[in-house]
Amino acid sequence: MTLITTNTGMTMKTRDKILLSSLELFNDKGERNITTNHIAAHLAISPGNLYYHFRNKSDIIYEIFQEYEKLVDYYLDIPEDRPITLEDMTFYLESVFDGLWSYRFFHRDLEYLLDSDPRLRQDYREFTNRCLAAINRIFAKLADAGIIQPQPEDLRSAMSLNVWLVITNWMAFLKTAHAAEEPASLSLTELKQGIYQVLTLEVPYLTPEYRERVLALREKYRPTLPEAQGVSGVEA
Amino acid sequence: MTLITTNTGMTMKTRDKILLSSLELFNDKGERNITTNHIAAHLAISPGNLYYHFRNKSDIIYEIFQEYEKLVDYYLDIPEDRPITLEDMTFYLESVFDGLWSYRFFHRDLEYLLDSDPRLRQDYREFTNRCLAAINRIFAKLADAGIIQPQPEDLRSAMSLNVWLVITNWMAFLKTAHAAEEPASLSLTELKQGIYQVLTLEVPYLTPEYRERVLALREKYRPTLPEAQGVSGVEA
DNA sequence: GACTGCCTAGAGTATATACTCTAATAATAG
DNA sequence: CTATTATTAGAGTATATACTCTAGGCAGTC
Repeated sequence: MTLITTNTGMTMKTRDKILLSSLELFNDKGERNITTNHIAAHLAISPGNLYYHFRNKSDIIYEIFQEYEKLVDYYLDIPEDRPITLEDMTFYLESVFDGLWSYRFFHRDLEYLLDSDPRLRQDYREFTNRCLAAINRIFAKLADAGIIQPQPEDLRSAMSLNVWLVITNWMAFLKTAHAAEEPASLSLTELKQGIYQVLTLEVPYLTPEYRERVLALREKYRPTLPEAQGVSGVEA
Repeated sequence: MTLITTNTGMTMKTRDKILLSSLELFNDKGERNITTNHIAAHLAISPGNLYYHFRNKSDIIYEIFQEYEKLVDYYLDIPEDRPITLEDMTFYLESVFDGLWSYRFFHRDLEYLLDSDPRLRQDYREFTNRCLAAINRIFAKLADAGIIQPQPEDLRSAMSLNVWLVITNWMAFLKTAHAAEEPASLSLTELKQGIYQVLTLEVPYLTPEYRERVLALREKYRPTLPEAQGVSGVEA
């Protein structure tokens, strides 16, 4: 068994190296552009070796998805026993966008991936529902905490869905809004402007007591330069 | 020159047949799953014939995009000389979602398409900016008409961007929210629930005079059954 | 009827993709 | 040490994909 040493001093099995490299390559070049042969070549292992560990490409993707799922589920574990704070909300937003970044290839080719793997389709559906439920619960607890005004259930559900749509589509928007290929330019700063967009959804519902604090928080994520955005300086 | 007869009694050149069939196949099966050979076979013409009319697959896609662009630009032509009405807004929303439906393959593989064709990337970027500007202008005129409360420019921009994100991601959400492959199940009704989501964004900004009318309009697009949605009946 | 310009068929091709198969090498258990 | 199991290399393959090339048909024109 070949082991490599990571920067943490831990050793890693070939199987894990495949998962790690696949994720890295998928994120960088897009799942569509990365074949199993590419992955093997990148790791300097043989195709046969790769196929010893995974039956096919779908299985690799499925396992990466399960990691992603686990990560998000872990972060979106809303406490039942105590009220929610602004710091909690910030943490949720930051975590979700970090996860989105780490597994950004996934949403890019989502429809194709779901079409090719029924397991994934089923799991992703349930994953979406859990996320929507979590967002819903966060809204409910934000209202309990007096941060936003309480809203009827159906409005809250529709709002949650909008939050989900903004979050999952933000990365794609950034990528398509860029003029050329500047991989490094998709920075953390730009990513976090997604938080600005999400908080924009909350603005009209803020209570007078918290309004200024949330607006100040939102301000921290405001797009700084008009260059990359393409929204601000737009002409008819 | 081979001509076919359409249901309008008009004749169509091979070139146009290729564009039409490509769009149909892309929408049905996804661009990724449709090769130039598939398109030729579907039309019962030879690959050589197809390549006589188009240099490559990218050129076909690029021309389809230009049709899409033209259509949306046509519908999003905001009148300068008169105030906007609720009927106008409904028309804009219906038109945009109809366009989204007719060219739905496009947003599905957007990132890959833009990566493969610099022309398309550039044009799409400008298209996005025009759409965002149009949404922005609609909001401004809705405020002028006393339908929504006026908002500062930066909030309006952020709201416009959120509207854009919801609109462009709605179809993808529907597709991924479905359990199995039921092509016919993606009905007009479900599509138009996207309008419900967009109007949800406007709800908190409605003026008292128009509030009830817009809420009633929104109600017409509300998801009727909880089955396909996956949002309503969600449990923690 | 011959010439010309558009259009079409259909065989063919270079490359890529996902994956298989066999044999050999390490690791581990007894 | 030996038997077994786990891992790996690397050549190979069936199929697909995007596209090319040559030959020819068909319509109009003189």
